[in-house]
Amino acid sequence: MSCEKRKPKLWKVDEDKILKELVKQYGPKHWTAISQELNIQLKVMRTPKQCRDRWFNNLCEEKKEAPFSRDEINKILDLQIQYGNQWSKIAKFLPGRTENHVKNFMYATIRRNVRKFNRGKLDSEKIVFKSFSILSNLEIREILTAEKSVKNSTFLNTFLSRDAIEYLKNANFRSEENNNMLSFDHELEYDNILSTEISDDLINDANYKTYPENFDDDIFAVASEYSEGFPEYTPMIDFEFH
DNA sequence: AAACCTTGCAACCGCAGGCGC
DNA sequence: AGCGCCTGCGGTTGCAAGGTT
Repeated sequence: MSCEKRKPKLWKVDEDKILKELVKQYGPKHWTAISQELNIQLKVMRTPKQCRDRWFNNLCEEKKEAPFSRDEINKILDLQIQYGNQWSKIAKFLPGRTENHVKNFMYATIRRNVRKFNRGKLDSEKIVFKSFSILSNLEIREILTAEKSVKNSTFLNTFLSRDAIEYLKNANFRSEENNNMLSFDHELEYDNILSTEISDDLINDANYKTYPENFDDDIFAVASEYSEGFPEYTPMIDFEFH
């Protein structure tokens, strides 16, 4: 097995140009033919997969350059509840945004907020992100999807309620069981969570705060309502969108 | 000013399902 | 039926730019 690090090879302007022409010619389906033709014309080595990714992630429609608006974020969160991690499905509701944009946005947002929130906290107080299932808890969801403008100091004074900590342990335990781990730069410590013994009672605890199944209302309105049940938790809705 | 850290984004990878032979 | 190829999709990684210390 090769230990060589993968190196992303950025697409050049002429590669994009030819790719566009070839997609026009063959349609956005026959990637083997497209890749062969592209490689012959430009003497490059692009696999069918690379061509497809390039097309669907960057070229297939006019890209929206503006940052995600509040409306878009709300929509993504709402659709994430409905469809789970089916980013391509979610992206269809957001004109100018591709599956890759939406996916990157969600992972980046969560990574940012996990780091911010965990800074200066004890291991037992930290959020360990292993799967999107933890977003079913409204308190955790609100923290992990906070906008960039939420200040570090806000996170410093925000702690998970007992309920949320237990929910997190349970969700991560199940995620571990499902072998569905996610990692962020190998920098997160899971040991303290994994070493915690979780009883069946805890797993079956119906008190975990989860989203209603058919969630249609404004997510932040519901967030406020739910947060009343968390006396130890300071609601942190402090978004600024530009 | 320099080193280090964070972030956004493009590209890559692995897997699963569809389809033809 | 089963094998191999192709496509689609979700998750992960590397890089570069900007920010922070």
